[in-house]
Amino acid sequence: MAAHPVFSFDDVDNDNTQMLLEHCHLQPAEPGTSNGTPMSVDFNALLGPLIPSPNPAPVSANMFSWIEATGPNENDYNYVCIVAGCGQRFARFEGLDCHLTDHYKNEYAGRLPEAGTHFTCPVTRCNLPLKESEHVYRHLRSHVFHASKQKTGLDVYREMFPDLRSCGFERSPLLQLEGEPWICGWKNCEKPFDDLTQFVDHVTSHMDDVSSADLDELGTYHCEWVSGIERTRCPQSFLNRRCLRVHLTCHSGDRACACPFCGALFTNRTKFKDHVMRRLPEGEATLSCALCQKKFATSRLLKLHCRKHVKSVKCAYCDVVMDCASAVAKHMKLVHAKIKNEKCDECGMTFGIKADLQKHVAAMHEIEPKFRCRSCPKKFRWEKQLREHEKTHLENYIANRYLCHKCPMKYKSGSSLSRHFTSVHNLPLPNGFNRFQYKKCHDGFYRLQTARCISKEVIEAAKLHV
DNA sequence: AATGCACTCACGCAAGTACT
DNA sequence: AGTACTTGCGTGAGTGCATT
Repeated sequence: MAAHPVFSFDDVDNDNTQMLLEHCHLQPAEPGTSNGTPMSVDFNALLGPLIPSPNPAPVSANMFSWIEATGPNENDYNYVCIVAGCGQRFARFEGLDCHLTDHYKNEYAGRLPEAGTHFTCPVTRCNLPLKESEHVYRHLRSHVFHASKQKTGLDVYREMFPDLRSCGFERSPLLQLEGEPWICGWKNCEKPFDDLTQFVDHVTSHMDDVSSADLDELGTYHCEWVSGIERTRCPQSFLNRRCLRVHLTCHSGDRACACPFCGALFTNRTKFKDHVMRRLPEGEATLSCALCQKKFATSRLLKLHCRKHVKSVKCAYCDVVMDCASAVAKHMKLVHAKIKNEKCDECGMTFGIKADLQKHVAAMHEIEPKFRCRSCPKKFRWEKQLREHEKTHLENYIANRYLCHKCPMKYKSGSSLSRHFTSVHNLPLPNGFNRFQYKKCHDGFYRLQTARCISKEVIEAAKLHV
């Protein structure tokens, strides 16, 4: 039986790390077993054959791809118009390009939205509000740009997994380009564009004017992009032209490719390949994290994951140790400084994070619970509540999954088990933790998590302060 | 092109609280 | 002790930039 390769923390790039398994007075969560047999996956059986499309099928509400594969070969694909109710197919990009222009001419050109309303992007599941017909035009051009990048993404997919039919991610946020003209910010240019593709090409063309004569006394090329009302110049400078060329993409909005399934855009192919490899079917991910047993398809993704386990920055005001300075800065802002700038317009309650405010508004100020159980009439305000409730309809449902390691008690929630630890066993928090944390073990039960990986620098610094 | 690293943002788990 | 509801905040995914 072949075993999964087990990643050791010695493999983490930073040599100054070590794994600490802090038993304290507690037992650690179930030690993970990382051996097993990698499954061989038959993608065809799992995902079904590729669907040929001689007879165009209607565009489904869930579809968000301008491109579809129609066979296994390089040229077996169609562009698909995903404007709601359309679904027309094109063998060439130019066909889709002209077709979307026709949509604009027939439905928006020269018209005004009804008084007090606005236009809405007709693309399925986009629905971005747009003020004027010109905004609709420019916004649709950004969709054309997106379509071309999804074709590049499809090509990358086919090199790696010719039969894969999903990336495993939900649809990504779309291009939120609200239809204002694109203005070139390169020094003394300010040329406006109505088409994103042309704008990107134009910005890139400024690189043709950059030569060694532009090097400063330190031998660097400066980015000449100016922006804002005060027309401030971008502070970035680079040792070679190629780096400046890559940097310009963050001003132009250029992207190397887009996922043909979820639509997410990526700055380069490497980032896109990471995206592809993250959600491969179970069995393809054969590299195991030694600490949490989570499995990954590539050593790069495993290393990215493991770096999160290595806590290397300590909070100056408490024992919390985190993986990077920005995480500690955020912790200090929220926990110690208690800075709360996000205010609810309805009740005045304040939050440290915008997302928390949004959750609060959705939960407290939306009247009707919107999450409905598919098996009974119950409704819930929180998606998590619905998910927990729906589990109770399963045949093998076990209510109490949180296990106490000191006695046979079991609880339905981590909250109840935490209270049990403090009230019955008088347990303090494990060293280095600011709350009890639980880990789901292989048997599906949750046990106390006490393992932590802390950098040598932090450990040495702690010794000096003792 | 690939890799490393620090950063942001959204998501989701656990805590806190109130009630039974 | 069980449960529901709401908040706090740590983590994962993705990004830009620098380096190899």
